[in-house]
Amino acid sequence: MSPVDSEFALDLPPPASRPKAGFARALLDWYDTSRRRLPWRAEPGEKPDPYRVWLSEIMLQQTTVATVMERFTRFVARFPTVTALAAAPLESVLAEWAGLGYYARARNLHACAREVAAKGGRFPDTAEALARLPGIGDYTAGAIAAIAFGRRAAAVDGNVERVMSRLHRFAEALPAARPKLRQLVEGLVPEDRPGDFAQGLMDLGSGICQPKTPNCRRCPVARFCDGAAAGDAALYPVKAAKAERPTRHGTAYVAVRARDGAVLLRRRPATGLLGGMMEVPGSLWAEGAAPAASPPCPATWTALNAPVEHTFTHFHLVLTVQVARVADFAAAGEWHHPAHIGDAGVPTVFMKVLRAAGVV
DNA sequence: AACACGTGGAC
DNA sequence: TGTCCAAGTGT
Repeated sequence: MSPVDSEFALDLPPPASRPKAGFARALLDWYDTSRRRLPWRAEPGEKPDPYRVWLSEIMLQQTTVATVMERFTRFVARFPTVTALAAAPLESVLAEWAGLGYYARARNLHACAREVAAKGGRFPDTAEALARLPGIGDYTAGAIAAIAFGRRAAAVDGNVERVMSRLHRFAEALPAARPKLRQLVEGLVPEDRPGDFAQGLMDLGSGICQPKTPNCRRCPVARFCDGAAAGDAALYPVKAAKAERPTRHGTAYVAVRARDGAVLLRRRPATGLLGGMMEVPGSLWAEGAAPAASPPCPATWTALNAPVEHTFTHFHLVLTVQVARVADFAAAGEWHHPAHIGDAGVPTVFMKVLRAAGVV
């Protein structure tokens, strides 16, 4: 079923699909003049560095180019090679990743580096072998194989799904349509310059074929595009309805050591939400009333007037913040001085708590 | 297949 | 202001 059936209620025949031969050539020609220069990209004629390609692809998963630009260079400076990354403690990698979100990416990144280092420090050069490594799924495997190793592999991300949906006026909703869209891409990947094709498709999706405002007049492949021909490219891709986000409640305890202003933090369990990251101690988070919790030590605890709110992918969180100045005590955790909390690996939700408490 | 898993920016 | 969105993966 087309999402725009109502517009065809006059029994107009569906617009004919436009031939796609020449799509790759046109995209590559456009890429040659319009490619973005990005820190992890090789310049024309340069040999791509598989480590940088891999790292950038992991960092870019569900994350904007603007955000990664700020972080990529710093990360590479701290961990210059896959061997160096493998040799580093997981905690230091998580600390460098703090604020980027989806922390399983950092745990898998580290595990992947250790596998690669254990096998000689070279990445496998096929999509099939890459996809067996932790944190590398179908998209990333294709992207690395094509970009770093020149393999004829499809790299199908959200950009590419959007471009393909519009190119074919593909009516089936995402994510169910994903396998079929991938097949359509695989039919277009050229033998020559598959890596530039992959990056060109992403640049096109990012700069021209944008989610809300496709700019078909400027598009180098508009002549192949069914959506552009019909003038309804913006209606694609069709997406399935999302589940609504529940609200959870909890309490966080900011214990400030009177002697020096240090704050008590502790490390979260290694897996699950914010796995392995540092946290402000507190209750569990649940829907309805905040679960009962006991403060990390007896003290005069004062609740902040306003709760801290934070929205995760699948729930909204309302956190009551309790603050107290406390004497030194033996606690299950670590004292961190405010000046160094930025290096400790504290995710954003807890940075918000510390800011609200006036600690940082 | 459906859900868990972060964050910041755009509109 | 709330919603959507960004180079997805793992279970």
